[in-house]
Amino acid sequence: MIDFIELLREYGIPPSLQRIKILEYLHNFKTHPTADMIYQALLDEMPTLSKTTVYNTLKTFTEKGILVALSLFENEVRYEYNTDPHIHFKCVNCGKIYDLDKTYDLYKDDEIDGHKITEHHVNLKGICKSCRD
Amino acid sequence: MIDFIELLREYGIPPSLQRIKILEYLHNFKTHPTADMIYQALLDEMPTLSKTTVYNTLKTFTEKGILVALSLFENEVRYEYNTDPHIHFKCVNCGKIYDLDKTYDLYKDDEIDGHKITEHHVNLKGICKSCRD
DNA sequence: TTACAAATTTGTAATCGTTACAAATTAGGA
DNA sequence: TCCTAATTTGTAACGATTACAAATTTGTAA
Repeated sequence: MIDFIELLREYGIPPSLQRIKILEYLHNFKTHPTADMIYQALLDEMPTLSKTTVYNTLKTFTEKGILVALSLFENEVRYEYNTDPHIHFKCVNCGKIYDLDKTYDLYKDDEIDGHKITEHHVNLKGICKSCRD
Repeated sequence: MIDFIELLREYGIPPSLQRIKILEYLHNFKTHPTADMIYQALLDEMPTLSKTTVYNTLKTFTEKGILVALSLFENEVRYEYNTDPHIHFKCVNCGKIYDLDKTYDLYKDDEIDGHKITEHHVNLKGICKSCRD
């Protein structure tokens, strides 16, 4: 059982109920949700939750490095718990996003052609195993 | 001098003045523009151009494979002429997008963990050479 | 060339994700 | 407890994109 309050403090974020619940959701459901998905999921439990709070919180979390924001092919941002390097695969048929734990040479470099690299994203697209069968 | 009319026909797209001009722009200025940038750039020459036409045309081009749509970190789609595999680097300081002609092992696979890959995007982010100097 | 149907373009309104902002609420320290 | 700062909330605004129907243009057949 993770102590989310302590985790928030480690990242320099004063804990609040909203922040704890949002972090908990991201941690328990690793589904790369959008801000709206998180909002909808928490609404039952927190009927007065504001969508602005979700956006503010996700922004704070991303700035502090507790989350990573993803641009996976569509024009909506998705979020995931910041974890070991991995790449993403999105199925064009069912829409599901898979985490693949492949690492490439890419991750070994922190500089290419004189450019200093601070972030790298590898996004694949195609038909997933389930949809092919 | 490229025959854009012929190029459109090769991709099964009936040519029109708007389509020719948009394709010409994408081909001549490899700046990964947004739909709006293309619209603004062509407005002088084509004062009655509609933004809807730009969007429709970009959608057609992307579907037919003459262009590639990119999601480069922000929530706006950028377009580029479909060309040899390459990766993208965006400078967080000046905002410029660089094409890097690095190819990784990634490009050799067309299947990972049973998933069939049809598209792959490698997006890097950091401080570019000019901004570091 | 003319006529006409089909394709394309246009302009407006609507939609969706996100952000700005100010008021209301809550939390933490003197 | 009181007071200030931080957080949350709700509403309105914004920017990118899409829906849609009317207007225009095109290609083709008579």
